Amino acid sequence: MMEHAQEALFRPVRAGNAFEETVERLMQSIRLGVVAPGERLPSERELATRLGVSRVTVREAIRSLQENHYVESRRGRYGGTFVNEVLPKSAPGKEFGDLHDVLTLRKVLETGAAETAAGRSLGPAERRGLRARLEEASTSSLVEYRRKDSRLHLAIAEATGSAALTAAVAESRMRANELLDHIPLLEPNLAHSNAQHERIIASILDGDPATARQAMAEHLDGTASLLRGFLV
Amino acid sequence: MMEHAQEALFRPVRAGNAFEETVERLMQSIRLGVVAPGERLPSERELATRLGVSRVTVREAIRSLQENHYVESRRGRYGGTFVNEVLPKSAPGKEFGDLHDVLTLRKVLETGAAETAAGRSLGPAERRGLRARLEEASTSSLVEYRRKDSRLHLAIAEATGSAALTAAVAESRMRANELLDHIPLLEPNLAHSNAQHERIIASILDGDPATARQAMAEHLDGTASLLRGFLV
DNA sequence: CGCCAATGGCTCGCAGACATACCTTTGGAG
DNA sequence: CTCCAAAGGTATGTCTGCGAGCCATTGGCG
Repeated sequence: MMEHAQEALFRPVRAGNAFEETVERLMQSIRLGVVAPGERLPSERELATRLGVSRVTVREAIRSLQENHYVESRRGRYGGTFVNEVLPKSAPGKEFGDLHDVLTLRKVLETGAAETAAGRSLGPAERRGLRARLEEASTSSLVEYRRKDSRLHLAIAEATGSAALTAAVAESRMRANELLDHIPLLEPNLAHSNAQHERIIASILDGDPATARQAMAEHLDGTASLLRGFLV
Repeated sequence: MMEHAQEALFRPVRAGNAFEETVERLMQSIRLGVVAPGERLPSERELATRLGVSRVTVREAIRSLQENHYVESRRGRYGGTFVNEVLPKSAPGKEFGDLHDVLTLRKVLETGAAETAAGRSLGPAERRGLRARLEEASTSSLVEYRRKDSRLHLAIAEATGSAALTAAVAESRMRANELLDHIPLLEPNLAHSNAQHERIIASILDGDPATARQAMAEHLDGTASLLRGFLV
């Protein structure tokens, strides 16, 4: 029997209980900026359906987010659960043991996504979306940057047309952000990042897969070495 | 709110119930050749611990595999659950709707894995392992080929040193194999495949990331176009 | 030959999650 | 001004899955 591949195949079948996984997902949608501050989450009933979980569980998860001041709920028609304008700082993080793991997977997924997106013929809506995210990120303030950055990277993943790849990128990005939250974000880094973003998006819109991949690789290597420097 | 990224983030939190997911994992370990025919699965108690699931659930999953003639169990010390020498043909498959999805993610993950593996300095054990899997695949019979092929590709993923990447490759490969089981496997394809394997492994062992990536890409494109041809 | 460790086989009670139904609040439409 | 659709809030009975313990079987070791 292959001894090592077992570790991958016989890993736990579920990361946590339904409640924890639901909290995690809602958290991700907020932290990655998919639902921005001030905006409304889908209704409890809709979330229950889409997440494949009972409404009770969704409500418990939302209550947990309320208690941590991520969201507030309002009743009545046109009510709902809204993301707070001011979000709490992320809890002091977990282990850094899987730093290599996280960064390796992230690089593989995101360089692959950039290359794939550049190799497709994108529709006008997709092209507009990419440009809009780029604009958002480049004009973002320091505090919003991580969220806008994630939105841009997610948009690139979406442009591959593969839902599975998008999901994998979201997951990987969330794990990377947990680490990134522990290192300072500086103006010069941000400016550099924006320049790289522009090059990535330009290559994708130009349909130049090789350049897109390389630009994304350089972009990721930047934050990777920042991380390695701060966390070692 | 980003409308499309929601589809990734608000997807179902769990693919199925604990039983189904456990069956899926055990199936994978057999179909991907991680536990070969004649070999023994880990004990029920060990599987329960590693899969993070109760022993009752593990037993139900194993019983399901027994009823489908994948495994047989023997009691007593030095007993256990053993993979049958003759495995049933896979059940007639599901939908091909996500063909693009599967192939896109597979290509991203596996070309990335090959490149990453080639960029690392591998230990003697890893190098031996890769050569052994290559040899196994190249001398394999038609009926065993898919399993040996998967073992080789998994070994490449393992050589990246990232457990998360290995797990992702295993998952993606399983999905791809479900599709591949519906198209014929021909001698010429097999010979061609073996030649490509040799080039991939050689580049990895030589520490040539660019060539490793390109060789893997060509290899995957081969089966991808086969698939697209047969399934459209 | 007898012991015993490790395996599969089995049962029962509890906690988590679910489906369903109903209640309460709210603000726009008619 | 009234109605009502859509949202959050609440309650209940059911079922899945889990933990824990015990039984039955087997083959090597002393």
